[in-house]
Amino acid sequence: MSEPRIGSADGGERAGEGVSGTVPGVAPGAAATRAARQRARILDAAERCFIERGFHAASMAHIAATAGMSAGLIYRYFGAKNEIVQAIVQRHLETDGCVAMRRLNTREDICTEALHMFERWRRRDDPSMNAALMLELTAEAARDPEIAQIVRSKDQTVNQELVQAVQRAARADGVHLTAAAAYMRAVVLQCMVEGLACRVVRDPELRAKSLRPLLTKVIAALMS
Amino acid sequence: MSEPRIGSADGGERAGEGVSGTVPGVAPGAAATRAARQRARILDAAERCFIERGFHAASMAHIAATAGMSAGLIYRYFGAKNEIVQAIVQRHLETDGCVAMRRLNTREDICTEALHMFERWRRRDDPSMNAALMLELTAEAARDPEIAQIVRSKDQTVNQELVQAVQRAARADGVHLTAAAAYMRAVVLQCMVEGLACRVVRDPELRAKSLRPLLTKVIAALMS
DNA sequence: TTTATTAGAATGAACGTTCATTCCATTCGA
DNA sequence: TCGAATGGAATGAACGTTCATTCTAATAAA
Repeated sequence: MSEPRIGSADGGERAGEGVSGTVPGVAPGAAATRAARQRARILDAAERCFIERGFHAASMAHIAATAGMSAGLIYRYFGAKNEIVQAIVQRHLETDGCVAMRRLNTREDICTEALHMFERWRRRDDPSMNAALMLELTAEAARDPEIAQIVRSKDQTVNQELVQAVQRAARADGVHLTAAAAYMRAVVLQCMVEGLACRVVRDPELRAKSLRPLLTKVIAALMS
Repeated sequence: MSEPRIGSADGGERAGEGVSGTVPGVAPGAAATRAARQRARILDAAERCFIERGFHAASMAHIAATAGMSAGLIYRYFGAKNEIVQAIVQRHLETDGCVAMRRLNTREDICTEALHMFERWRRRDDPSMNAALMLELTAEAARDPEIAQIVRSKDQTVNQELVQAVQRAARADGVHLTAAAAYMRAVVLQCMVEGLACRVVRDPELRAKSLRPLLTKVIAALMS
């Protein structure tokens, strides 16, 4: 559709300071910085609304009110609601996924990190780790090809990082894993962590503490 | 605004089935049977629409068109769209959950059944086993208390049946499990199966065949 | 047999509301 | 001053829901 499309999206925020040697009207980067901040403000509001009501039930009016701006203004920074959904999916997978996988070196690390994610989902106080959003985003990927592509691309990245973590953990146990073996183990780990996101919603009483002994055992078996 | 509200709108369906012994016109139960069939027809259509678009994006007009009836007629059988969503959630958990758990007697049974569910989700040809619907229903449970209650109630039933299956499987291995131990193992199994539903969407290339060796090993560890 | 009566099933055109989106007058910073 | 940034009203489409009406088929009356 129509593309007024100001500076945005160029990628670099370029947190500018006003050198502005030869200025054609605007301090270089200043407008882009402002735009980036506005986009972030909109995305923060959208994330809260999507968590509260879901992608389709959350309206632009809700998002605008939450962001403390008018609905019309949002369209200066995003072409359509759809783009906001995609941006949220992208951003959520960014923070939700590869938290600290590079620091996972033993199977205890992996187990602890999984349970840490579980607790963050359970507490419900961190918008970047929200189980409902994660589940709906996945459901949406089954219906919307564009969302599917975003999800699958990120899923592969996560898997690759997890493969390395698995190999490090196996090495720490004195076990050697082929790439293929590490790959399937990473898949099963992804599967279990995603299962935890479901569990957190279906049984909010469940605690990481009760999960830990069995999870430790299962992950140990996975590495052997 | 104004509410003319003349005679009509008698309020009740009062679907046949005479208080009076000699009902004029209708065979006893015939109307009730018809109503039940109509409700089923609507639910089948709604299920397809919800799978295709999600709870909120699917409109009453879509559902009516899919069911081959007018939108108005749906309101003869359901008070509101919300009721249809709840009925679908209920029905889906009914068929999706306790498939054949009473027949699970060994850990191979459990593993095979989990992978069987995975394959049914993956094939996407059975509306009663649809991963997107299962995920969105869970996401919705995090937002809507009525859905949450339906989900949690069913979740406990499933857990109880699974506890017994776990105990049978452990006994087959010559291991005795306390109720508490079996309970946590059932929880972890639920978690893994739910993880498979996510996986099926995020990585449609994945096959049960590749999963089986590791899953077997993990479940064995779980039972020991 | 024919006709009139009846009641539930079903329709489709509205209802008022809310939706995503557009447009424009105004404000603000330079 | 000028152009970008902004709020808010306006738009038409689509939403869930309701309602007067029509259809269908069986009963009751003739």
